[in-house]
Amino acid sequence: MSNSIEIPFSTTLMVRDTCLCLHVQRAARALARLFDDALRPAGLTNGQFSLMMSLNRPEPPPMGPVAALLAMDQTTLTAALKPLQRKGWVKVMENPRDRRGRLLSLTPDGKAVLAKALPIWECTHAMIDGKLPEGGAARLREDLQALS
Amino acid sequence: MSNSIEIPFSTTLMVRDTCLCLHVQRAARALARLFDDALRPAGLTNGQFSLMMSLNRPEPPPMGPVAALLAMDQTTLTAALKPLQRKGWVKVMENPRDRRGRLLSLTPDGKAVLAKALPIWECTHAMIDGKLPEGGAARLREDLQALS
DNA sequence: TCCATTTCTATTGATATCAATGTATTTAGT
DNA sequence: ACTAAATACATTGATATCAATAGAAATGGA
Repeated sequence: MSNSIEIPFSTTLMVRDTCLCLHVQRAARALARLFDDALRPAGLTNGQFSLMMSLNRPEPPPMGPVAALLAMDQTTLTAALKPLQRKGWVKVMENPRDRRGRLLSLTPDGKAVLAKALPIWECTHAMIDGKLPEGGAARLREDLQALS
Repeated sequence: MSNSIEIPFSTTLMVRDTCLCLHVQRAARALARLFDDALRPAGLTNGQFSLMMSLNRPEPPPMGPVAALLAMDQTTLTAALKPLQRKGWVKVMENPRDRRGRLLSLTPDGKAVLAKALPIWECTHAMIDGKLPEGGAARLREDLQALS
């Protein structure tokens, strides 16, 4: 009975070629692998690099805004912090002004790891930047931001 | 001692604002949530939709090319197939021409689920398409493809 | 044919991701 | 001050992701 419901192959090709979600997921996986490989000598993944970089602030931020900045679920952030805490790179402390909340900060070791990773990021980013046409990077960022 | 290695806050802001990897990961998470929410009534996630759509072909493909198409690790594909097999939507069979390989195909139930999900995809995709400027979608796809 | 190499996939272990849910704390309304 | 609602995180369970590794089968060269 289910046999009567068939999507034409041409429709499949159209969806594959046009689906923005698929295109973004694909690029996300490819870029993640690229940066993970490059950052491996520094002991960081691309996500850990982005997270730790976002914690490099004058004042330790609470979790909510950090999760929003990274556009990730709050529970994902909780999980992502675990290995970084174990390695002693990130400190999670209770917020004295609001005991429900936590304040996130880099330890000196964490800052050292981040400093070691920064030139790797610069090099890798310059490389992929070169793969885009003139002004493509800025344009791409705008388009992606419109989808977040 | 590690205290001497400090990345300036201005550098952090620069990395946050320019990092293409971060921008893509962020958009990927946001879009994944959007499509997951929309497709939930059909019982599919965005990744399962893309995977099953890519299996809607005249001839059942082996795993390698499918993983390459989705730009995912082959081990990720093996894992992603498991829940779809359990639900009886995807059939994995040994390739008689090469007994190392597997051939992937949709079951009639799988085709029915995919057919139910298609109009949801169309609607959701039209919505996010509208968030981009004129011709932005095609441009964005090109830029993303350059990074894969 | 035989063997080394290559190819195709599975397994394991670690992290990433989110929905659903629960807990503690703060805030607001009375 | 008291209580209801809202807020900020944590936990659990399921899937997603990849590196490292291993197994089985095909391929190519001698």
